[in-house]
Amino acid sequence: MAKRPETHDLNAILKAASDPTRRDILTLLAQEGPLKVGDIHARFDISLNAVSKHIKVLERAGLVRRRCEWREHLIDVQLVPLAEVDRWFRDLRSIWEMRLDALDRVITEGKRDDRTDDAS
Amino acid sequence: MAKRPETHDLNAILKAASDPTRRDILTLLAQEGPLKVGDIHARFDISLNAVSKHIKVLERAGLVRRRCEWREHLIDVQLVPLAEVDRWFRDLRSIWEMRLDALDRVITEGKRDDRTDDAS
DNA sequence: CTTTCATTCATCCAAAAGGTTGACTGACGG
DNA sequence: CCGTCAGTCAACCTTTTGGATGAATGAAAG
Repeated sequence: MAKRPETHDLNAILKAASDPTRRDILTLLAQEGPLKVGDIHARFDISLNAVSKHIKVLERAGLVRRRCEWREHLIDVQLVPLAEVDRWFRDLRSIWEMRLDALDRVITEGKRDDRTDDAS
Repeated sequence: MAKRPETHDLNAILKAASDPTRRDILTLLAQEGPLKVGDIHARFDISLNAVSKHIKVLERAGLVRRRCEWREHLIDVQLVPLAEVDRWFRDLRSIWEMRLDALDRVITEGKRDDRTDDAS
């Protein structure tokens, strides 16, 4: 009954995006295209294993895709799931606006009531 | 030399937003308007202190604002900093598109070079 | 066969994060 | 004067997280 099976978990996405190193990895991939794990490692001051783990986190969040050609793993950025974040933002704002609208309506009706009261 | 002094740290914003309880607090505030810390606490199954800490995190990220009227602290959601997240997303996508454009240009020039070579 | 290579797996460690409980603050109503 | 009340501060505990390091994998090259 899930809306879209491929929809990635907002929580995983935000958690993945909340680490600066991982954001840097995404940026690197965006500007250089698919890279091997080792190539990514070459750009950072952390161990290869740390990079590997970050990539796994990004992968679980759907922000990155892996194409294995035996021992070479090509990692590619995948921006689609970030739309989920955008959606959350939009939903929040819409909830906020709905409240303001309701408030506005109450005020307006209040004024009409006042007028009605005056007329009666 | 910061671009905008009021610009909140993207890292703080994403870290704050990456916790589900905090997102719930933001949603609650969006739909109910400014609330006291205790009122927020009443809606969750965690201690008042835990709520207090979450609010502090949100506050540091600029996602919430506090108006103290002596011992009653009114907490209000502040959506503006979320635009920073949006901006990050947009920047990332633009970097990605720039790479594709460059790639496209290379291919086109490659074809022109081929033709030139054939002509010479 | 043995070495090489790119990567993951398995541990381990320190620091951060989320939570709890208890003490503190300080105007206000008795 | 004294307790109440909303909220923070301080200490502590446990789980998660980011990182390091070393072993394992297993085709391919020699």
